[in-house]
Amino acid sequence: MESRKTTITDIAKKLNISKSTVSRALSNHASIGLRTRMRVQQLATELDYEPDQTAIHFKQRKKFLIGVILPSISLEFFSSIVSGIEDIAYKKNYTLLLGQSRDDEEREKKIVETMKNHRVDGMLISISKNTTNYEHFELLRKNKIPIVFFDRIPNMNNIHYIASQLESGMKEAVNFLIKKGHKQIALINGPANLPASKERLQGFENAMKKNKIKLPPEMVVSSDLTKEGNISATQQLLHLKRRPDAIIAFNDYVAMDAIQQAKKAKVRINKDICFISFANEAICNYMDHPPMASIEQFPYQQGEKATEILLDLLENSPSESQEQEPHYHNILLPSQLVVRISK
Amino acid sequence: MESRKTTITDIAKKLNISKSTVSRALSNHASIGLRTRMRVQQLATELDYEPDQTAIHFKQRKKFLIGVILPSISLEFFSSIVSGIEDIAYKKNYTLLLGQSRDDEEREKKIVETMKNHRVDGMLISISKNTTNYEHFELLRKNKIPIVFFDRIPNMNNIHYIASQLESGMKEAVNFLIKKGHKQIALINGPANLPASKERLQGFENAMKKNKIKLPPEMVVSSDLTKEGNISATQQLLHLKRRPDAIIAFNDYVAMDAIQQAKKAKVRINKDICFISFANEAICNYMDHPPMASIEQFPYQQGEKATEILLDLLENSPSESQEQEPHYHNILLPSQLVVRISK
DNA sequence: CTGTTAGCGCCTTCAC
DNA sequence: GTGAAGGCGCTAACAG
Repeated sequence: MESRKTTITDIAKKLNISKSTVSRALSNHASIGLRTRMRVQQLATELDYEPDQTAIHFKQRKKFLIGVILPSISLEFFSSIVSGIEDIAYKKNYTLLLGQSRDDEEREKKIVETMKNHRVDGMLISISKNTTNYEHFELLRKNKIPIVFFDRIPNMNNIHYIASQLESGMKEAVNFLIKKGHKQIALINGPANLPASKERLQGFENAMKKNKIKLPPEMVVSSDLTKEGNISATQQLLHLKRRPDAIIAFNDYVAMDAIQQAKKAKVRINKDICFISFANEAICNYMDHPPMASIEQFPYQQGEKATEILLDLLENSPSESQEQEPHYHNILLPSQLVVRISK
Repeated sequence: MESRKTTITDIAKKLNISKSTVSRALSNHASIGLRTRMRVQQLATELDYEPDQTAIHFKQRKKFLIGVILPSISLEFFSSIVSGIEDIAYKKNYTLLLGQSRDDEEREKKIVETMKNHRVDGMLISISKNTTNYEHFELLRKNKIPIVFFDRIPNMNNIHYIASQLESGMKEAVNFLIKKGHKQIALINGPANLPASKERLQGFENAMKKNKIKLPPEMVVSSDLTKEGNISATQQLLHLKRRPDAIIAFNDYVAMDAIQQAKKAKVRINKDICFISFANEAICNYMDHPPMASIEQFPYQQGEKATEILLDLLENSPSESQEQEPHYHNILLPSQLVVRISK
């Protein structure tokens, strides 16, 4: 038969009443006679009427869309975050627009642009590790689209963000190693421009200092987080004249590459050199020689919390209420050392 | 200053011309005088004008949104598919709405409903392994929202789909094992209701028959793909009086669980029992004892192809052109055995 | 070349 | 209780 979707106008015509009456009847408005309401609702179901959310959103300036941008979902860490985001968003009927930057600044900008044009209500962003220019984020600010940054946050003022408290986890890690008798502890860090790298380094240095352990500069190397970068960083450490007896890696993927290299060099994993890393990816449980411990960063919870903050922002800032005191959420979720191999 | 976004109406007023002229000038319509066009465009940039895609989409009945629903993005296989989808979609300016069903039929239905309300232009769906009722897909059909199913396809007629040609890969796997002298070949399959399981089984049986190898029924077990299911399926095989000397697993995750169990039982991996699986996940390369070979299913390409089909559908079916001959795309992408350990 | 008009589907005053 | 009218931002006939 016919095919166009039925609208309230259709219903109105068939019933010889006005659009507005239909609209009200459908939303159970109090001031509508029981009879008309019934007639309208019945015809509506008969005709398979479904409100066009698009039109409603258009009118109400509210899309129920959240834009999510992150480097990649192929890392378990990030896909867990997305799950956390999704679960909270769904409860409030928001849907996710997803974009992967692939650690490419240009791509990140393009995605931001697209999502802005789609008039998302708000955005959750974890920046690309190569992003140094922040004008696209400023653009969103100008457009009054709230952003909550997560995990990889830009070096900007006056932003909302949530990330892991890495210093505490790092401290636990160092203490753990020292208690086991290790003294030559090295760090394979990430790119220097990432705040996450700075935090790890700072936490590492502080923890070492607190334990009064000397930290020669060559014990800290860094990787761009590509496989090649991880390998070369590991080689640097392995070739040191005073080889480390413990290595803390930026995350589990770095650790896996490092362990693979160490094995090739006949190093006995977690005996000659003890490995610890960040993220606590489940996948490590399938390895014969996983890092001995990993610092759990609770990505799912981070995703949940980021979304809660964003939704709060969306629902409690009815335009320009109190311009004078914009409160910025800056949350650091505690991280926690999880020991995989206890012996 | 003020804050509302500038619209073409604003520009029109300031220039004392009509909205339509502005609209045309901005879209570089041929029939607009160079001067007015320049004036409009200049003022537009001055005022930071940006077209409201929402309004445009609303008017044009075109959202540039593709809904993607799949069980979970935490499996590398699926996240690769999403990347393939995204890359093709972005080239044509489509954005992705993402929803994970978590293998929950109710959740899948709710996501479908939400995305329908958002009036996505089309959908790409990989169904939950627990989905048995397909009315939500029929609903989409009624709403003229095209769907292309991928990987996990429902048992329905007249649908577009793309999946892996598993039989060929399975055949390669069996031949590979036989060439290596294995005769007791077992299969850990997935849930029976998944077409993907049926195909694997059929491919397995056929390949064995062609090689004239006896296949006792106890050599085929199945798992619900949870860790527990994988473990118990593996146990069944290990406890057989005639233990298999080769096991083909539903996918790499099943294989990893199986291998872990086998190790506990002191089985020498790929010596006492040789493992082969599906998916060829990169993560396996970090294992000391990965499956000897894996059947690559080219998820990224599958995502690309699915999206190409969908976009083709969206762009070449201007409403009801030729109702009589709706062509359904049914594509099976060849799979291919990849040997990880050659010795 | 440019202006006028008429919607897209819905909601929301403002009247009666 | 219900109808009429206006408008969200933009495009697209139809006129000049």
